[in-house]
Amino acid sequence: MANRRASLTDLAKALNLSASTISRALSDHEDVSEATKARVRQLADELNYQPNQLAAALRRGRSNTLGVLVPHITGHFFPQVVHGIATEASKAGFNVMICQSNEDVKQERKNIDLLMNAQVEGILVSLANTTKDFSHFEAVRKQNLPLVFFDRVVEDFGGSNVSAVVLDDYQGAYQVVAHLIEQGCTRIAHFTGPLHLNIHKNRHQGYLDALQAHGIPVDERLTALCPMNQQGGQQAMEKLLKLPQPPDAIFSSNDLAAVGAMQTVKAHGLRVPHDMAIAGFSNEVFTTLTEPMLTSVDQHCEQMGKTAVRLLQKMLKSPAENHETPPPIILKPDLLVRESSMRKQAPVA
Amino acid sequence: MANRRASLTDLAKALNLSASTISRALSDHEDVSEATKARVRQLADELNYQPNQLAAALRRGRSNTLGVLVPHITGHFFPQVVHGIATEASKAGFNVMICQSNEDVKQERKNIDLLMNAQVEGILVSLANTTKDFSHFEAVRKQNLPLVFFDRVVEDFGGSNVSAVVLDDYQGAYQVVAHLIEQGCTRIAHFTGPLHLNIHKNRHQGYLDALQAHGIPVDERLTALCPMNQQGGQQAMEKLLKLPQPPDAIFSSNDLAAVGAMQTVKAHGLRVPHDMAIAGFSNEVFTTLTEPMLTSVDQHCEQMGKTAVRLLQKMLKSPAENHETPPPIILKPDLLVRESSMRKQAPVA
DNA sequence: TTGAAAGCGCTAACAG
DNA sequence: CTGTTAGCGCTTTCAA
Repeated sequence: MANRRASLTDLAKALNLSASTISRALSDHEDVSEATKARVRQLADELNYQPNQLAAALRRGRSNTLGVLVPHITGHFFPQVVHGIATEASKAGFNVMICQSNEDVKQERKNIDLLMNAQVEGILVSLANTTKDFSHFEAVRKQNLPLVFFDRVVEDFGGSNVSAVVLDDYQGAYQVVAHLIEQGCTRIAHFTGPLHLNIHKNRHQGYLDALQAHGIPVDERLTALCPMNQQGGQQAMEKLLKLPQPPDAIFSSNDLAAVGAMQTVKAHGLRVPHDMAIAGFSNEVFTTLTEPMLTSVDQHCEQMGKTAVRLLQKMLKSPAENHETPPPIILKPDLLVRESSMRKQAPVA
Repeated sequence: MANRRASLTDLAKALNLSASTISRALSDHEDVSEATKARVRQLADELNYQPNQLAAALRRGRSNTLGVLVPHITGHFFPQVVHGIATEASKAGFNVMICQSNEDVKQERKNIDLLMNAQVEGILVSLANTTKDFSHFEAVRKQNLPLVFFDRVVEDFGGSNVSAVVLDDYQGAYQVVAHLIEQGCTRIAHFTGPLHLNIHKNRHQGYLDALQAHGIPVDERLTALCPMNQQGGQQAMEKLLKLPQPPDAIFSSNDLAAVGAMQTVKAHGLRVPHDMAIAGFSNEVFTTLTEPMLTSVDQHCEQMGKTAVRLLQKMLKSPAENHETPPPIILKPDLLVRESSMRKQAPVA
């Protein structure tokens, strides 16, 4: 049971060579004779030699690891983004260390520390939805450690090695609402999450602006701040249906709440999209499984992850110190019109 | 722009102390005076000192990191399990390094190497569905590195520091089929993925045994090996409907294919569950969003992740060397009966 | 083409 | 209570 791992020095002794030569041979350094390389490689194979990255990283001052901090790895969006990140990082030869804040600032703080201690070469973060104070990112900035926010970002967080990748939430929301208006809807309600988060703020603004641009008055009673899940959608819908003038369309800032609304609407014997057009946001898997299928906005999650990693790498490569902040990258959303909002073309009973 | 990180030695110099004292002070070692601790902590704070885990890990010979290798971080199951793993690992003070095999043995091999090089203290793996040769795990075993397979496991992979966490797929499948039979179904079809994977093999066996136990003859034409997605389910269903004696129930080894089947059935003007009862496997989010809602089997994904980590920790703690292989842990599935299979109680038109 | 020496930043005997 | 010493395993000058 050979428990201890073979080390460079072990190989060196066995072959009567120095550690340096072994090291060079294994990294295929040019000025080591082919003969020696062959011997080294063979023995390394036999002994199942595994280079100790920790030691190499310490020596080189480069860990080859990226840190990722997300609110959680559940649902549709984050796993998808993480998948993109992991894929792109691996392509670039980086390992990925993943932490979850569980939507809790304290854990976010702790994990940022953790990642820095782990000597990651860059950090990718999506904020917890309770984070309103950003001091914990100051340490990252001071270290000049490349930092990329994605999706849930700190706006106006300047600095030489900080940037962001976001979806154009405003644009996405605007498109949805404009589409609903085109379909003849005039009382469009909006389900939204907490407005201090950029994503919700921007989606809400897109909603408001689209209404105004089309000369539709904004009715505050039609904006429902609710938990963005199935139940939240159901309850919000119930309330709206009791209004003297109920809405004729719902734009929900996420799909789950939209489905909740859809269920409630149907339970009341109303038809979607006839009596109530419904649109969500995120293009979750189940949007094509509901009846009618749910109109939504695709966020290109995986793309976002990949883009974030590429942005990070760009910073890593550039002269580092005092260069300009790379401008944030804004991904374009895709409106996917499905049955739940199609009143004109192919209304589904 | 303080770019270089402060090190222990820096603190030591600044305070006229030795590195060891600083180290002890920071780890709250008992025999350092409170006064000194206070001074050290204060300076550490001021300088924003971040202990270098790499160095500590190298010195200690313990990286405090767990390696995770999954086929991919998409869909419902794996993100959920990874979430469980990350949560439990974090609770135990471990970092988590995540890799994806993309269902490709070559990447699986490479990533196992990667994780070993990163000096992880244990590895959690779910196999790529193309993996039929397991030699790459020999290196792990030789190193006596704790290894826990989950969900997609190598059966009969003995060794002192290897174990597994799986769902009782057989049991789950058996329950589903027994339930369908109780509902009066007699020609039950099965959608399955590749049978060399333990999960599919076991689910299929559960299907077969449940039929036999209830005296229902097995008709091979009713077993459909198909891609386990929406389209695969649709196509398989189309074929089955063309049979001289089409089935009156579908048990699909995953939910997506089940939904595909459901759509096809409805498109043919048939009613679920009346004309065709349908049940899936995995209890994905969307099972409560379809109409009718889909009967499925819950796999306790998050629980699986947590259990796997706990099992790993157990190995880590135990005398290590020659102790017995911990027996695999078999999680009990939960059958969740919903409308799509309820013919008797509350048939939904 | 190879080796010797130094050191990355930390911890852990051991010694005072 | 604090310091000295040594070394984890590797890379990288510099010298031969």
